[in-house]
Amino acid sequence: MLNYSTSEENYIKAIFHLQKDGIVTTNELSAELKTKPASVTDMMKKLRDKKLVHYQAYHGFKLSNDGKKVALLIIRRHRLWEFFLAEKLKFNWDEVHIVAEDLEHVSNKKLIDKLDEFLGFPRFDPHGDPIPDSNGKIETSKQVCLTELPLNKTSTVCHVSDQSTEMLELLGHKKIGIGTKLEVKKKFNFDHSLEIKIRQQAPSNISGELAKNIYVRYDD
Amino acid sequence: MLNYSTSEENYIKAIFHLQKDGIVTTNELSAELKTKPASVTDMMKKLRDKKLVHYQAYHGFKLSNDGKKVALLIIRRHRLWEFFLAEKLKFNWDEVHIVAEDLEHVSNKKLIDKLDEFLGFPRFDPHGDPIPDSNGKIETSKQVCLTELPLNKTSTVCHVSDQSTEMLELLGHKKIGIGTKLEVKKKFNFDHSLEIKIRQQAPSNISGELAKNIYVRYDD
DNA sequence: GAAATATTTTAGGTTTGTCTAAAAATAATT
DNA sequence: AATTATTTTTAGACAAACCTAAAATATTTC
Repeated sequence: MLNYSTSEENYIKAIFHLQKDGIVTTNELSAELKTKPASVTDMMKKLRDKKLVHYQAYHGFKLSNDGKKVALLIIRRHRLWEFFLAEKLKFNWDEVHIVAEDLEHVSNKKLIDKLDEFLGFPRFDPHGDPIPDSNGKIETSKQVCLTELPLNKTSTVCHVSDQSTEMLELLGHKKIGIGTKLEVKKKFNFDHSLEIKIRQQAPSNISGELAKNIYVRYDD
Repeated sequence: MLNYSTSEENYIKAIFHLQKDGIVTTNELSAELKTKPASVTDMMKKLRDKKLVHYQAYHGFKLSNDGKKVALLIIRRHRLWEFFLAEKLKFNWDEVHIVAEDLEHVSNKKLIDKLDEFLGFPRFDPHGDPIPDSNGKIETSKQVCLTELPLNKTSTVCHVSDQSTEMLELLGHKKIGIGTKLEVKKKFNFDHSLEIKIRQQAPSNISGELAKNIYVRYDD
């Protein structure tokens, strides 16, 4: 895999995030990256010459297959560093993004693969987004709020949106953490509380307030 | 502390390494950085305007006090990452430098201070070079080979140059590692073996072969 | 479907960091 | 001390990545 400049990588990543299977426009991308539309046009010509985007003047652009591969590698680096910062260096989960924006551009494959191993091959970053593996393969299942999980569907906790000590204390007491497998057994409309089941534990109850802050992913 | 570009940082660091209390010349620096002398002149004007070097045309340059502070911060980042790579990611000690060359330019103070804490405030990098603290203060004592250590001088092991499993096995058996405090009691000219003393242990003997690979620093 | 509006591209300029080739200053040699 | 050699600086150019202002194309509206 070739090497790209920090700027090129930022453009590729931004296109990836913007293209929800449609086409990305010059203004969208310039807004996302806080550059002027003219700069976007310049870069698109360059990325088109490198065969990373499909681009025709005045008709927007989208990543080529090669471009997507590059994007997934950058996202892999970003999310692994985010995990490292939160898990090992004890950054708050809302501080990690900005630091990872810089670290993600250090593109040494061995570094990233060894970091991955050191972290225990985590599958989700601190925001609950999936981390691509070393081949660029990424988990596609969507995360949902615990309040929206259908009954009796096994799922895995991937993110908690409030990280206050009070919240963490409560989660600790209920033995719920990132990676915990659980399913919802009953929903009570009166107070929106839930009855949940964690395997090898007795069923327990969770307030609607707490459930709102817990995000899970369906197990396969 | 202001922010400097990767290029500026590389120049500052290179000057720091070249100026063993003398003056650095244009050709020396261009050789070190693999750029042309003309590029060095350009950058020296820029660093002079930023008051990081003292520079007069045709008469070489050296870092100002501010320049030295910046250099020590960069070296701090470099050596902490080297330590991380060797200690946590299990890179060989001779592979860490090249990767740290990239990581050192991510200049987020909180990141580096938290990394330092995570690593347990290490004082030396895997090459045995001292790591400046968060104020830029650096250990000045020079490392010497165990074979050159004067008798009865207390010292601390800071580096082993051979990291083969055989070597590490032997060191483990003799209870010698980075940070071990020891002194040399006798030197035998016949086979260059040494008698050493580690506090709270019985005196033991070390072959000349082994001693050649152990580096120590005088205790204050 | 023509006019008005919005979007995108082109043309040309700036900064950073590099280069080459020529000129200037310093150092070495006879 | 004058000439030669070396080192350093200047002058001008280039690529990357950005910019502004004007021109070209698309889209919307009446």
